[in-house]
Amino acid sequence: MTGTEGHGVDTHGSAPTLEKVAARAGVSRATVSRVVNGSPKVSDDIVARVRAAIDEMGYVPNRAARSLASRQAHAIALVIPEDTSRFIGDPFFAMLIAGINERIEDSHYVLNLMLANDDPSGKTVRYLAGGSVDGALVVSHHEMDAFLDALPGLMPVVFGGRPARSTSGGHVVDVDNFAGARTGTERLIERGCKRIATITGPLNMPGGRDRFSGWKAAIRDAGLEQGPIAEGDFTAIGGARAMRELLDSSQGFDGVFIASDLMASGAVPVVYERGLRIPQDLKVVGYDDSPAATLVEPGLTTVSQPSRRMGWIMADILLGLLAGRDVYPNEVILDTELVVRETA
Amino acid sequence: MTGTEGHGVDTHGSAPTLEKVAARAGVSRATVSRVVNGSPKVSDDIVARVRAAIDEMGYVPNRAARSLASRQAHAIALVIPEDTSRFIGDPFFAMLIAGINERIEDSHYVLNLMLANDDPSGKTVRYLAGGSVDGALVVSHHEMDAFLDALPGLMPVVFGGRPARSTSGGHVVDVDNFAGARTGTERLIERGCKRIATITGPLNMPGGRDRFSGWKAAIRDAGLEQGPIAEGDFTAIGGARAMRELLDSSQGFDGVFIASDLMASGAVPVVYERGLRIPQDLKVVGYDDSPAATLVEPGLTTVSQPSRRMGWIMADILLGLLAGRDVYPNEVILDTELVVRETA
DNA sequence: TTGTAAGCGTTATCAG
DNA sequence: CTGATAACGCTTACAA
Repeated sequence: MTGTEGHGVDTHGSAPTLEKVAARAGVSRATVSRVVNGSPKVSDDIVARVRAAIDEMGYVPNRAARSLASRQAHAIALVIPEDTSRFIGDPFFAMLIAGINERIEDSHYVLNLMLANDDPSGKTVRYLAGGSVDGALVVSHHEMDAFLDALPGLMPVVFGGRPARSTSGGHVVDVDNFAGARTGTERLIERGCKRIATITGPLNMPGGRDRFSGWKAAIRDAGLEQGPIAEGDFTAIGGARAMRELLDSSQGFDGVFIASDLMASGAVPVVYERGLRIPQDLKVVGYDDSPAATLVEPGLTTVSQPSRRMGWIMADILLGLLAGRDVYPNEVILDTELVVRETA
Repeated sequence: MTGTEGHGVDTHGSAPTLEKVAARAGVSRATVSRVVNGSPKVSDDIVARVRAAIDEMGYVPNRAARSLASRQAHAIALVIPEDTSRFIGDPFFAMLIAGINERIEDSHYVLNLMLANDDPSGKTVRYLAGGSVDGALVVSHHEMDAFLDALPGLMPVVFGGRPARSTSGGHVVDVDNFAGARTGTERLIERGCKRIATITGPLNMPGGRDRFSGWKAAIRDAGLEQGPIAEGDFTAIGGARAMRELLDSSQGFDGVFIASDLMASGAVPVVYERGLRIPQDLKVVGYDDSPAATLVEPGLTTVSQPSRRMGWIMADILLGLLAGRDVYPNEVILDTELVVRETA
């Protein structure tokens, strides 16, 4: 029954066009176009007639033709300059995409996904420059790659996470890592911890550094002394190693702020190994509110980054820009939120 | 130097067109088009001249115009009919996307991402039907939604995971859930387990059912008796609940096959709660080889699904179809692989 | 091998 | 409020 056609190129029996709908409704092509685009100056009865024709014929506007004529692609690109393994391992991206999708869903824009580890051929930029998209969302945890420097000159761009390179145009949406870390550490203080250690992220990353500073600030402001410090690498294994380091340091501590849940998920079992109880003997606060936070037993108190909302806002800014509105400040900093579970 | 224009709609100084390149190279528009599209019947010197002009002017073909004329969108859609929370929680999607991206990267197609929880307005289908994409990749863990039934009639479609509804056309790439579950269970048997329990996935999902069958088959083939059975829901919480059920069932068991790592990550802590040791008292095998598998302590022995490769192959099939080739069988079944860690 | 010219389906600018 | 009529930038027979 099926299978012999091989609809490689052409559509089934050619979809209805504006022209045909116009003929059916007994009006001009232009009028149908107006109706389709919701122009206010069309008489009600004609609108009704055209609508009817459209429904009956199952008319769908042709994107390509529309783009060509209007010089708008009605598409935006999501550029993620990360290698795929990173993209896979970090739930941040999925949340971000979900947020972006939520905002874009009920616009008439579509999302082009471009995972571009590096750009040897310049394909990505060339594509973007080809007018196939009206704007771009660029996200990455680490430094923005050079090949994207030209982008803000070509079209509206919104960066997710402050780019390490000079922004040179484009809006930025970022999370307040400093404040988040401070809040997390303050939770430990409120719960009565007197000596608080930390497992930091890599200190050569903006996020890692800012969280470390937040920890220090909270401790200073509370008039406490810093507990032991170990540098981690945002991985579970690294977290375990760092926790061993901390426990071996012979400096006692009753609370620890760990700069990522993934690291915490590696660190917590180490604590048990040593026969300590959480939260009775040691209170723990993580960072990210990643799925790992609920996998840890007991549930990890952590600092939630609004990754999803970040995506939503990035899309909202870009869509606004494309509509000619520019209501957001050039740099939007999102607040984090403390998620209290059982470890602190 | 920059910043004052506000490129709301129009491009900078209008990008060069075929026409202009033609003028510059002293040939006709058609010839430039041929060169751009790599037609073999253009003399070498003209090719060179045109190429030079293209480079000098930085010409990039306009997608919309090209699509309009050639009736090909050079885009494919990735349709994920899941609600966003699911999309976020399940690393499967990220892996799949990575695989798809790898295949598509060096084609000249772009990927349109469509997360479509449900389709009340029919927006998704209407979009797809509008000729904006040449083909579609459809993935979901659960039953394909009705609103996608029409798709294979409109364009080439490749499903990821056997759709629960009638396939009615379209290729399918799936993982051998049955064999995977059997292999995982066999591992428990080899390790000396005599009475093996299972936490199943939802039994109204093909994947859940097939894994359950695989477990049963392995046990039957080994001449053992089935241990207790609890139905889970592919979530960590559900896994914990199911494990309690199992442990409360007063039926002893020394091994358990858990149909997803996420469930296992919830179930394992429950085992410790009851004072049992893994793997000494109870051996555990999970399924998915998701990141959760390495977060669990000790490392979870599990069955790896080639999600990434699945994405790659899906894209490869679709691209082939679009190029007029149809070399894959209608249904491609991928093998799973046992990943041995510490729990069994 | 190269050029000419007719679309592709919309939008947008004019008149009416 | 409605209708002609140009574009939009490219592909593709058909000629030359």
